[in-house]
Amino acid sequence: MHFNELIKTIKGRREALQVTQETLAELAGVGLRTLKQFESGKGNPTLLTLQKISDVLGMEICLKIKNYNA
Amino acid sequence: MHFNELIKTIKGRREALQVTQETLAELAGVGLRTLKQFESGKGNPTLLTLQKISDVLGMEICLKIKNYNA
DNA sequence: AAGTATAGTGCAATTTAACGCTCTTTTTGT
DNA sequence: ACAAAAAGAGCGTTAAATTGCACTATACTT
Repeated sequence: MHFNELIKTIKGRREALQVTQETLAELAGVGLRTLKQFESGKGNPTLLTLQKISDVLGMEICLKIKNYNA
Repeated sequence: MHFNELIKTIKGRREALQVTQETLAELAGVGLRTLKQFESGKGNPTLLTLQKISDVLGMEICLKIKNYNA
């Protein structure tokens, strides 16, 4: 997944769960500013930050071999 | 994947490809120090850094729903 | 249309990742 | 066992992420 896809995935998932940025930031323990920047494509979060956010959304970061279906 | 799993995945993949940290760092365009710190569990890389490393190893970062098999 | 909730931005301070250099430790090959 | 290669760690500098606060813009509701 490219950067934009990761963003869209997080944002989409948050919206699907009907959680506001504010709530998600609080639950994840990251600054609201940080989340806003990430979702608006202006950020380059640390792995830890992304992990905390993903976790609250019931998601996890994984690494997979590319082109497994090509 | 937890932090340690991500590290193990990267490191394991690099070793499977028989690439040294030095070569990987160069190919990925990240500092050798940065890669060393990450692989030794002392780092918290940015998403971009992890992405560059993964990319060279033929891997990609993805987000998936947790507990899909529980 | 007005009002409220939610999202995005500018600014500035603090923390920390990224990085190179040097050195030590560990692993690998002969 | 020795030598060479690779990995890990200390130290200091630079660049960037994190964060809060205040403000603006957009979306949503009545």
